[in-house]
Amino acid sequence: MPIDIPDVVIDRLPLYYRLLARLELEGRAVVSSQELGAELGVTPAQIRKDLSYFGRFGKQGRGYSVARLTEELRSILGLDTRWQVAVIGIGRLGRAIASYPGFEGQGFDIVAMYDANPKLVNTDIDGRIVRNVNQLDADLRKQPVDIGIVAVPAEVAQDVVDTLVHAGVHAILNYTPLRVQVPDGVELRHINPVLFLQSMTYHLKRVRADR
Amino acid sequence: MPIDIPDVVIDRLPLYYRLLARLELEGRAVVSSQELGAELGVTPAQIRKDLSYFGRFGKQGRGYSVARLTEELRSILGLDTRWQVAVIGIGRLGRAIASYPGFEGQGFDIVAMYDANPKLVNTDIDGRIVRNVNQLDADLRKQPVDIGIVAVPAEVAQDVVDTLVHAGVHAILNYTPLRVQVPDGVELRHINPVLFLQSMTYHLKRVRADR
DNA sequence: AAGTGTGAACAAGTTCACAGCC
DNA sequence: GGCTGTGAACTTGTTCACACTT
Repeated sequence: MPIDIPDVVIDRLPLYYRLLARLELEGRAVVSSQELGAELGVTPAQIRKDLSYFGRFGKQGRGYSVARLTEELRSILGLDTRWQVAVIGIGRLGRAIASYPGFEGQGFDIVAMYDANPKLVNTDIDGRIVRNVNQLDADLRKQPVDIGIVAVPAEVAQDVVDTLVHAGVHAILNYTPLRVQVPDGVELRHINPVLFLQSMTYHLKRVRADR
Repeated sequence: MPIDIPDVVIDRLPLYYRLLARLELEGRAVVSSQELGAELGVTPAQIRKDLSYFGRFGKQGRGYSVARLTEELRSILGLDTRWQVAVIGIGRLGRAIASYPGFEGQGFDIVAMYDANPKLVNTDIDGRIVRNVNQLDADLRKQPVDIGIVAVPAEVAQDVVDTLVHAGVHAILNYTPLRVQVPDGVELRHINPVLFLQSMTYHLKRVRADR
């Protein structure tokens, strides 16, 4: 079934899923692509086409069963199982990440935390003990994780990523401003607020000029 | 000059800028699109075409002057001035954002911080006093900011965004998991790690299936 | 010889529009 | 009558390839 689906499509599915999960909670039984699109700022055709890559989930003249479609997306995205996450780098940012309630609620379990600072190692953060990052490789081989979240200083980011990849981690969320490299087959996402700010200032400059 | 440049192009410029700034620090005089592309994982043609929207900055047979191109990009992106930023919501995440050193270093000054929690209001965080969010509108009219960073609970995110927009803020960086709405002419970026995780699990599921 | 700048060719992604079904 | 699913038309974005400059 997963033949050749564009990445842009995959990236939109979590958006659809989140809205549907909300509608399900609100008790909605049926929803049209029209309505989903209006809520998300996407065209109805786009939603129908995206979903059609995975099957025929709708009923003509009616729309989509909210319960059914939510369930399908959960399964497609793999959100019907829990995923093990390690956070590496427990500075201010890493701590904010580690205690962000949105992860556990969505099936992502932070099962391990690592730092290089001896003052932090073995301390307790939200009920978990911080491990020494030099144990990372050995730990992962005993107790693998699915996803690594990297929030270390930029200088060591590539090293940490290499260790993760080498130990078999296939998905990395990088909060570092460094553009790290991973081999094919490893999923990588960058979160860098500065890049967002810098593209917004481009537009701000023109807004200003208009006055 | 700013006629009709695709947004994807604008979004890549900060990436180019960051690499060039680094090369400049390292003392490099000249660089080719070839080399930039290799470093960034982008085709050389892409880089040349992107830059060509803004002018002819290179020299045939030589490449680009690092100093010149850095300077041009700084000017195009508006990074030759400082930008005033307000952070709204000083929970764990907001605090991590407010004290993230990467902002000030890139010309973004966090000039104001807001929260609704009376226990936090008037306390000092990194040398700045947290203001009551109910003062936000009045404050902005006296002392405008260019960019608002929103890290409040999802329930009040749209309200805060509306206040910002209403008070003339044209760029908003939203850390909230809610997809807020803004009128045309306001730049909006979302940072939502959960959406990234959820698209990565799609791929992880197939990796697993391969074994 | 090396490398830019760019129209033209190509690829990817989006929207249209309508047949088909509920 | 209303709404899905989907080829076809279109739009947007990327890469090619080469004339031109240093």
